[in-house]
Amino acid sequence: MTESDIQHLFATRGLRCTRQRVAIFEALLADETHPTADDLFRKCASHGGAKGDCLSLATIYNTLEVLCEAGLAQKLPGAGENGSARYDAAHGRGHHLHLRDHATGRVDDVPDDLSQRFLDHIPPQLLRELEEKLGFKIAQVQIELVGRYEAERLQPLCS
Amino acid sequence: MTESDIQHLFATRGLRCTRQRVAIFEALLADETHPTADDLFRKCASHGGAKGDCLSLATIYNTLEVLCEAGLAQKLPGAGENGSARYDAAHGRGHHLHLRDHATGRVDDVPDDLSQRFLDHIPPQLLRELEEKLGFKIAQVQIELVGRYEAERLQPLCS
DNA sequence: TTTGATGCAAAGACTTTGCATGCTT
DNA sequence: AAGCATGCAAAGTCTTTGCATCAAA
Repeated sequence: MTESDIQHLFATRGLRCTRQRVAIFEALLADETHPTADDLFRKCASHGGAKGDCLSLATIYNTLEVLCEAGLAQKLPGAGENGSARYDAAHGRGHHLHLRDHATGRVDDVPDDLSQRFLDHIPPQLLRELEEKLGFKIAQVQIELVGRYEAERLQPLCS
Repeated sequence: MTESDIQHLFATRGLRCTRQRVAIFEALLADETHPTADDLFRKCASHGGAKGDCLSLATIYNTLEVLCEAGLAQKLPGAGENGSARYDAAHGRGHHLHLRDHATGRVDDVPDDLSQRFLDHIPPQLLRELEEKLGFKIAQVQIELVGRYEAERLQPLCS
């Protein structure tokens, strides 16, 4: 996604396009590991003076909230489990499962194909029945596989 | 579950049986709404001087950690989403789904029968395949239905 | 130019920790 | 009697907020 794509995307949602917001959003898009606010802070800040990057942690939090409201990012349920909240760029991808490493709190995506096969097993009518019986409007089904990586392989697929 | 059951249960796990721990565990068992540490604090403290209840919030946290380690309770993934962490007595019940109200952060259980029907649709072999492909040992599948209660009905089933 | 975003620092919410005291075993 | 749990308060994290300044539209 180019910078002008982002610019346009922000415009669409009525968001001002600042250097900081672009940097944060790019970092979020690029990071497969569902960064915490602090991860993003270090990443954005470390770009050096090149792009004149200079931002505060407060701005990270503010921006993330704005992005979430605009539907461009999402705060993962399960955040704060092991410390800080984790965020995910809503790549427009379909729903996918998450892998949560019990030890580190790190969250990775389950690859789309596997996620899809998993989700395909959920009958929509069961969800509808559930909504009706419980008087609850389901906006999102979040599935998390909690466990831990086997010794040698600490990266998921993107090794 | 009687108090002596609890006493025995604690003994089994090598936990000291103090008035505070019993009170906290009872409160956790009785509460269907996945209380926060603070919820439990108020509940236990409010029993008045009757049982000589007198405990501190720190004790709640310490005890919850002990109970979780002993497998008698669990910290819900998704805790901290809307403020404080939420806890669940592991009633020995099977896995069940959770309903998370987006507005309040409140978490309820999906009734066992519906949870079971949901979980029945997940082929174990798919989980095994996932473990193999990703090099990840799955300890727990957490499923959360995020959304909100319809206007009138603010309690789930246990109305 | 107007409006809203940023940075900084301070406040706030939730949780953990250290140490003396008390209770369970 | 011995050892662990408790209470209290203080410290620690993570996150949010207020206000002056600065940049985007």
